[in-house]
Amino acid sequence: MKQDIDATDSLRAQLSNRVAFRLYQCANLLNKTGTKALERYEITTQQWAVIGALVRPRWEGGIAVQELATLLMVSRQNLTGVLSRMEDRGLIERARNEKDSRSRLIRLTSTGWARWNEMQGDIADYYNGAMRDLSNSDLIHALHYLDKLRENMRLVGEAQGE
Amino acid sequence: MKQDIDATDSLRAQLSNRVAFRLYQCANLLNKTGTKALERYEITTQQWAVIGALVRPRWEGGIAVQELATLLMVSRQNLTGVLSRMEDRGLIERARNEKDSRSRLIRLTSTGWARWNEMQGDIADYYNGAMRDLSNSDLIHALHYLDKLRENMRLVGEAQGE
DNA sequence: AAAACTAAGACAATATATTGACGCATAATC
DNA sequence: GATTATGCGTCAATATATTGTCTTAGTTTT
Repeated sequence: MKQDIDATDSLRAQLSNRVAFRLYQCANLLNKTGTKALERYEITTQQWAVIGALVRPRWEGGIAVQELATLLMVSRQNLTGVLSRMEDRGLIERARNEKDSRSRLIRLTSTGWARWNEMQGDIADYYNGAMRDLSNSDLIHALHYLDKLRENMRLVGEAQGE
Repeated sequence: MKQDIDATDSLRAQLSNRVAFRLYQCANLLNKTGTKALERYEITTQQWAVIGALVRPRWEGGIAVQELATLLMVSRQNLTGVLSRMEDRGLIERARNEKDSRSRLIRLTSTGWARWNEMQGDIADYYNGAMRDLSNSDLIHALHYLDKLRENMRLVGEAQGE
């Protein structure tokens, strides 16, 4: 029955469209409200993401530029600009990699660490606001769906890259 | 017991952080892969979002700039630039609002409609890739969480605006 | 009618974001 | 040792994104 198939396809298309549009709206809001929440520290959402990666125990010794770009899902050229701005302001440093001196290891400076610690209160407040009515269980479920979307889009991106 | 409270707070903070970071990654990927998927039509993710709003029956008669900016969750100044680029390429038009001639009604042109129809195949392919392993039920759940996050961040943004 | 408000465009400054191309230093391989 | 590949920085062009300020032209209120 063709009508049933069309109706099913149509529902699927509508759902997909709504999910994509919500994601788009959330992305815009995250950038806007996140940057505003840390306005006092003159840290943008992107810089926040960079610092958030660098404080992880795994990367405390430094992370290569290409690796960081892959983690954040942005281009190397874009990240270079963000890093330069952060380096100018003393938040990060580009250290030589002993194992491969072509590579630079991006690391938080002590100033960067201090800034990170200062921001914790406002970050906690922001999260409390943004995830106000979601239980831990809700967050775990949301995380699961976002993980799937991320992995799928990553694969789409890889396929496009050829 | 203070230790229990700390452990609970720590879990919550970790979950919040992971959700926010996934959202950030998904946002970057959506922009990158979405724009690439519609590369042939020279339509960016933002322009896609604009057209996607304008084709809705509700807005077929046109939508005011401020209203569109609120819907897309971007600033008016930013949207003006996007709209100008789209107007230059004949995709949209700015019509005078009869009820209030200060306001302009943004509408798709016939060229814009034609472009929209051309893109449908690639949009469907993109959605099939990005939401590959998610059932309709999954999409409905994901939508629910994204709705909550959007509404919460919108409220955070309103509070920040004062 | 005059004053206050509002919608939109325009412009500036800044920070992201993409791609593509080039150069330089180093690493790996033949 | 010569070639090839890699990691990063840089430059250019373009499209987003923010805020703030100014102007113009209407609308609303007083």
